[in-house]
Amino acid sequence: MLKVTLPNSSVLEVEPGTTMLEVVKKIGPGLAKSAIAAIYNGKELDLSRTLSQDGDLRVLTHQNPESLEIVRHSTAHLMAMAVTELFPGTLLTIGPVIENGFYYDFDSPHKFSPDDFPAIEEKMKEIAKKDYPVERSEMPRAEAIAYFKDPAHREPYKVEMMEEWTDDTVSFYKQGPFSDLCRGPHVPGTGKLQHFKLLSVAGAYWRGDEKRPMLQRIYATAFLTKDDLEKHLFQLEEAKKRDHRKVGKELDYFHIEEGSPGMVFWHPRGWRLYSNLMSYISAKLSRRGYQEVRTPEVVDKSLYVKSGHVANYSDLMFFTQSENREFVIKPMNCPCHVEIFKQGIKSFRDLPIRLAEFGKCHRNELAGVMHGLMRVRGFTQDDAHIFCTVEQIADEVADFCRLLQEVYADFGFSDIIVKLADRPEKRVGSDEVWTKAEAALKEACERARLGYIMNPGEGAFYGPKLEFTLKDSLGRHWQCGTIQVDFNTADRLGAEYVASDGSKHPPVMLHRAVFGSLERFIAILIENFGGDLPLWMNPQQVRILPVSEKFVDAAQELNRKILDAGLISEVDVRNDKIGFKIREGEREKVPYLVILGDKEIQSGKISLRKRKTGDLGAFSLDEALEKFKLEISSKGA
RNA sequence: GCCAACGUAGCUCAGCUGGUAGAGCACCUGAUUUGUAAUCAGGCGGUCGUGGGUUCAAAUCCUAUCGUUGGCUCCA
Repeated sequence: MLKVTLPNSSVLEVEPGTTMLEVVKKIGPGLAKSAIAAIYNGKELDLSRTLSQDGDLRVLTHQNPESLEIVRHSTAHLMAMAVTELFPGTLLTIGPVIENGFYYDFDSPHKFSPDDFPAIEEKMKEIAKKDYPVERSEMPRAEAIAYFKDPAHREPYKVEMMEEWTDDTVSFYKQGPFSDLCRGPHVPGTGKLQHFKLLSVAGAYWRGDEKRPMLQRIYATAFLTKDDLEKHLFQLEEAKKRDHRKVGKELDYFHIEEGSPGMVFWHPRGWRLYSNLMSYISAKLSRRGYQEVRTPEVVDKSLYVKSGHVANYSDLMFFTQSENREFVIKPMNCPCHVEIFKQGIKSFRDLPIRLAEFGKCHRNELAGVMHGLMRVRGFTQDDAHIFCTVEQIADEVADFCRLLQEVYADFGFSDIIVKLADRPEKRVGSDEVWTKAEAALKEACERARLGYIMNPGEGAFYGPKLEFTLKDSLGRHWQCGTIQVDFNTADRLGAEYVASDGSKHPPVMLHRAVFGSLERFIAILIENFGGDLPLWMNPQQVRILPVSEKFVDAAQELNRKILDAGLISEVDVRNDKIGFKIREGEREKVPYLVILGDKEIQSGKISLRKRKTGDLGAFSLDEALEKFKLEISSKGA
């Protein structure tokens, strides 16, 4: 007899060969009914699996978070079954669980579109209703390969995967007439799959390789309860309302026009936000020993030939020519900063030299990658290059990490993903120096108490890097801050410093940016705040609403006083009712509205209204200004 | 660049299977002089992304192209 220990420490004795489900039935028929899978000795297993040794058993129901992944994976199979029934000739590939849902990649003669979703969902419900048992079976790998090579059940993608595996046997999951190669585990029957929704179709290369066939991917999601599903769908809708492209248009921040894709036209308000961010960073940098510079945007091509960028990136660069000379539109600032470094002779005593620039760069990005302000062709980096010695790397990186944390905290970002990308296969520089640089990055993260994950082999060819990723409203990841160690560029462009023994060496360069690009960072800001930017960075701060035309003059006078105090203020002079002006002010997300009418003129006070909060009551002008200044200096929202 | 969908007034969108373009908001004019999320009335406004084709007739069908969206690949 086998001993099965339950979470409450009670022990059940069962015959070897008993299935999980039978054990669960012994615990209770209700539990057996709601069971989705089991965890036996720490391993997630199907309820149909048999027991062969003693162990700890935990039953998963729709109340356990671990069940979600199983249900999603089973729903992926359900979707694949529905799709193959509705669209014969569709070949199966893979259908993994991802954050918030799952997808399945198909190779099908049918072109899927969202119009197909209702039919597929209907079919899925139909199959679920039949409550097919989901049965696991094993087969020798060679036999499975032969089976799927047979024209009668041809699945070339499955064959390809199996041919690369080394296991002797492979497992299958069968539900009704449908079976798929899979490791499992799965729900015991399709009846458990009820709360799902197909979301979108997209092309995706087989194995993520652009040289392989383009498959059709259907994204979908599934939840354990109807409530959870509805909540998620509602959140998706809400997130779309925060989209920076939508909010940016509504708030009149910027536009991008068809004629120059990926190039931003900043409107007065958007540009004010942009300048606010630059001033903010400038102040931080000057306190940390950076020196701001400015370099050309049109540069002789030879500089970028020497740096190696033309050889590697000419497809993605803009070129121009004039008077028989070829120029590049600057795609990155580093070579220009090296040119500044090279002026005069630099001693080791001068290092580190930190050159910063709000450098406008242009890259001719592939048409399909543009995305609002997140990915553009013309952008400005809050760039800086630190020229230093190998020994100085760790200190400089640690200082940068502190700066970045300070800045991200000011903007209220706590959900930051830090990745350390280490040596790629193709690289320059000795392994010894790489090891030093990677260790310096790790040390800096530890000193700054930054938890990081490894991104193996993803460093630049010239050195390892840290990447700081933020999320947009839909949870998509965007790299913002970065610091990259570079052993190559200075040497390549002939930059040197004189060491203490009189010998000359190329300095190490650290490429670093806190925002990444102003454009992307603004997009993230807009989405994270849903357009309700904190007062300190908001391009609109105060709007005065005269109750009627009679009070416009008084409003103008008040406006001048508020402007004199250094705030951004304006008057809504339109001949409309106060309710309408308030509505407009709220809609345009103005942080503070000032209502000015007879009552205020009489009392000598002003009425304040805070966005999304409502009427705050009467304040003297001085009190109001004090309140604004306090909110600005505390960087409150 | 690749796959799919989409592109109608300044904005948001309607326009079924081809019959010659419509609403709300915005804007302009007039009336109203307004008290914490929409005052009323009138008016202006579009060669339906662009080029080509089919047809007696195209916003609608076909085709090419540009752009956008969702992904994939890429991101010095």
